[in-house]
Amino acid sequence: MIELRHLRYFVVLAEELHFGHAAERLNIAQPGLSQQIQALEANLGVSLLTRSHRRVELTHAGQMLLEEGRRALAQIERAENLSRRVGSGEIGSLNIGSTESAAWDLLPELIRAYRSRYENVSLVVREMPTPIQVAALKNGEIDIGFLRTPVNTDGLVVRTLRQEKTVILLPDTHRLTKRRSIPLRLLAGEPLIIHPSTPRPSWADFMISLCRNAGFEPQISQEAIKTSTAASFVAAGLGLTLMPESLKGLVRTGVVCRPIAPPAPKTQLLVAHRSGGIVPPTVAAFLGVTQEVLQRHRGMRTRTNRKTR
Amino acid sequence: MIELRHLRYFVVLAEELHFGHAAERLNIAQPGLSQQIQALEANLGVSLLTRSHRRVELTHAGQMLLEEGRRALAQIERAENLSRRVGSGEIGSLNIGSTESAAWDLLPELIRAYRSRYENVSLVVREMPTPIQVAALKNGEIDIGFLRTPVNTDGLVVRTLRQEKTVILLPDTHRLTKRRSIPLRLLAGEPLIIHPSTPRPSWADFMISLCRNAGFEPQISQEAIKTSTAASFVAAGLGLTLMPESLKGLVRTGVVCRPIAPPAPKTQLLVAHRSGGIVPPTVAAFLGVTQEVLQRHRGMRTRTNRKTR
DNA sequence: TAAAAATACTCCATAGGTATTTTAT
DNA sequence: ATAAAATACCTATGGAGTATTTTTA
Repeated sequence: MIELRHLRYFVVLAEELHFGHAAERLNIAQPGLSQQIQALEANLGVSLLTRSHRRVELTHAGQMLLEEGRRALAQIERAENLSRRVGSGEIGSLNIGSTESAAWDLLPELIRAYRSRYENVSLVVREMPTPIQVAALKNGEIDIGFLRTPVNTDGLVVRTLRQEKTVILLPDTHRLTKRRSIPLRLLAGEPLIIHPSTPRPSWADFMISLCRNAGFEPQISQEAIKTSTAASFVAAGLGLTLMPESLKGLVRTGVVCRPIAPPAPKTQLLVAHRSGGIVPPTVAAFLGVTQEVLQRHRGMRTRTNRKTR
Repeated sequence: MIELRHLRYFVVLAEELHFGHAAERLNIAQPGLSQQIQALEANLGVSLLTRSHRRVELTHAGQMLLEEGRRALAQIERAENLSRRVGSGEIGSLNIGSTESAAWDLLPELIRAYRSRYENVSLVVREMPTPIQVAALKNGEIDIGFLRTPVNTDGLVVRTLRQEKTVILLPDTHRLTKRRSIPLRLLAGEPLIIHPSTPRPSWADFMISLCRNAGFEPQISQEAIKTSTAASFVAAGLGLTLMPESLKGLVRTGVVCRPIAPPAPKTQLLVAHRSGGIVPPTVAAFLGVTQEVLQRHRGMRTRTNRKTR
């Protein structure tokens, strides 16, 4: 059976046209080279070189093998390199799912940081609600999900990126805007704008459970798929809504944002990927970058806090 | 160092996704396969498979190696095949030189026979005088030459294809046409049409030496490069000329052909190739075909002779 | 005679075998 | 408990080394 060793030796010999010199370049002794080339010729059933003891020359078959063998060696090298690079996460593909809230402020920065280091990974980001992401993660549609509690994390590896308060969004004409912070129970009887409640568990479930914990049954006035739509509905006076604090950036005119009176309910922004089996290298690399960016953020926040204290 | 064995094993394993079955297909025991795959992974520094003890799956790197590795193996096979086919003369190239006389009747048949068997050899035939062919053979311009004595065969391997009589071509108005055969000495004083005399030795030299042997100095009237031109000159009454018997097919109106009275001088049609080094497979194959065709001819002639006797 | 490849012979690295253990279901 | 891969260990093929011979210019 022909082996790469034979080809490697033959190519060098064809370049040197001298068994001694070629053997030297290959860091082996000359007789070994002679034997391996003979074995190659026997395998092919073809004479590759004319040995005139003063001059080694390639036969036509040898010229052909040199040409095609070089290509084969190059292809082997290509296979090695690509595998290694895929293995290291340098190349590959990565499908990311993200909730509206994560896509708003954190994800762009993460993607920028990742892209700058892994420019050969084909990256696709799709915005999808948390429960859809869970299904997409499980069926391989996405590799990484940015999602928000509440979520069923069975079969997923999850890491908390950030914990934030839930805030109340209300029309600027609302009587409660006079308060700096609003206890949840005061929302009893107020019309609430929620997201569709399927699939579960969703942000809608979270809002409803918060109200129930505060002692009243929420009165649902409207459903809105996107948080920005919900904000518009609030501006239109159709009701109030709750959202994670980090989304207050999309608050528009006619809408005000008030914290919930302590103890303010918290929500968590999570990053998740499939558990079981090995972590694909592109995923591992992305998580690494996420980690770094987060630590940079923490450092900055700490420093800022110190200053303002 | 990665070897073809590793790739071959890996490809089969990737197809079977089961060490035991793959080992069976490879005609080795399972532990050996485990080791070789581990060695491959160590070489690449990459995990290629997830071994869950119930299910073997390819990692992304493994998928890449499967794809590219298959290509590499195919390229190796291609290199092997092409080399073997070049080695056997099945493919390659062949440049043939031929004198006008050989090109006239023998070569077309040879080429037809060769082409039918070796259809993937690129064949180029060039008509050139004997001494030019000798030079062309030596510098590699042509691989096989069909030439005619007299010729200096140093550094060439030569085989006689046919021995034939030299005949006299003369205008049909010539007084000597009354004879059935003409002794050479009767050409004393007649104007002779010859080929250019360089490079030597040439057919011109042969004609001149024949005359001198017959006891007279030839009187050269005209030089003609091609034998057919010489025939035209004869028709025009510019003189006589000598040519190999096999060329009498190109005798035209106004020209008659007479044998030289015994002992008729002979000329040989030869096939030649370079000596030293190995014989390129295409050359060997062509010579083989030549041999066969010649033997078929001999057989036919013998049979014909028997009948007519 | 000298330079270079082939041959003879030896050694040991390792591919691959058998037996066994580990691991996950 | 079972199936499957990994591990341990052993054997033997053959790759590669040293020494020598053969070959031809």
